[in-house]
Amino acid sequence: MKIEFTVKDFDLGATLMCGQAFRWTEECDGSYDGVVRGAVVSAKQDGDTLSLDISAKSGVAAEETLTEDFWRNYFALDIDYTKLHDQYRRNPVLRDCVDFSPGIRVLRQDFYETFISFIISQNNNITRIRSIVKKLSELFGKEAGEGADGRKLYAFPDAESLAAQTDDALAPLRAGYRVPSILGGAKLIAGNEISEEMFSGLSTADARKKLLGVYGVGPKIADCVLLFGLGRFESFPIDVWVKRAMTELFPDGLPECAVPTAGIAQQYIFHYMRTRI
DNA sequence: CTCCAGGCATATT
DNA sequence: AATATGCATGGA
Repeated sequence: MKIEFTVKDFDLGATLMCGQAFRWTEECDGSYDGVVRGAVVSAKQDGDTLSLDISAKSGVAAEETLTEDFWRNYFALDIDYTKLHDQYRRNPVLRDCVDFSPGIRVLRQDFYETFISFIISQNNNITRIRSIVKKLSELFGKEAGEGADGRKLYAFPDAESLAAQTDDALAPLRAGYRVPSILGGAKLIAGNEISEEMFSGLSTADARKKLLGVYGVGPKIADCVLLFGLGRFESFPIDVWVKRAMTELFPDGLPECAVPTAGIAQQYIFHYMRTRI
């Protein structure tokens, strides 16, 4: 099924490749193939038109992946980024971030997948995070369809399937010391000790505390899960975000040609600025 | 070879 | 409360 959106303040490539999502790949024709909630998606931007071609295999893909509302929500197309940018520009660092890559949007991704993916991200680089998540899906996820190159794509494994695995079974991931945290996280989800619903009634501060109680989840991962997997944008006070952006990400100023890095910074900034709307 | 990558748990001060 | 260290892995 095909869906088209008219978009503004939107850069598909920057949004998908800046390090917030790990299951999209760029194809030679400029489109992007991804697996989202079990659905295989081909996305392409042509000016202000975003075209999606969704292949939702029955029994694998979530039903809602065939609705326009789902994708509007996923790509955060309901949010007025023009208005946000006006606010970002009040701060010199944020202004540079916005100007560098003004089309990045914070995606609304699946909580559980985000939770596990960012556990994998610990002391790791984006390329390898991608490869581990991909391998994890190939080994334990359901076949979801085919990508542009004809290779099979797999859904992120459900928590039950992942929780049933052993350290040895995860060895092919080459995930190193993260394996116990991955399995531990999956078991928490599978055993319903942690679920997205549990967070809905919590303040962001309490949600953060809950996440920090999980083995393998520290402040950085908790923030990423809050931001990308739980739609929270106010977990930190403003001064902390600005300080992070400036000291951790740009110790020597904004880099000239590092879209991923700028993307991360912008995500931090987005998080910080949204507390002010 | 060393250093680092979207950190964290743990021990030590 | 702050700071130091080890950790699997693979690419630069």
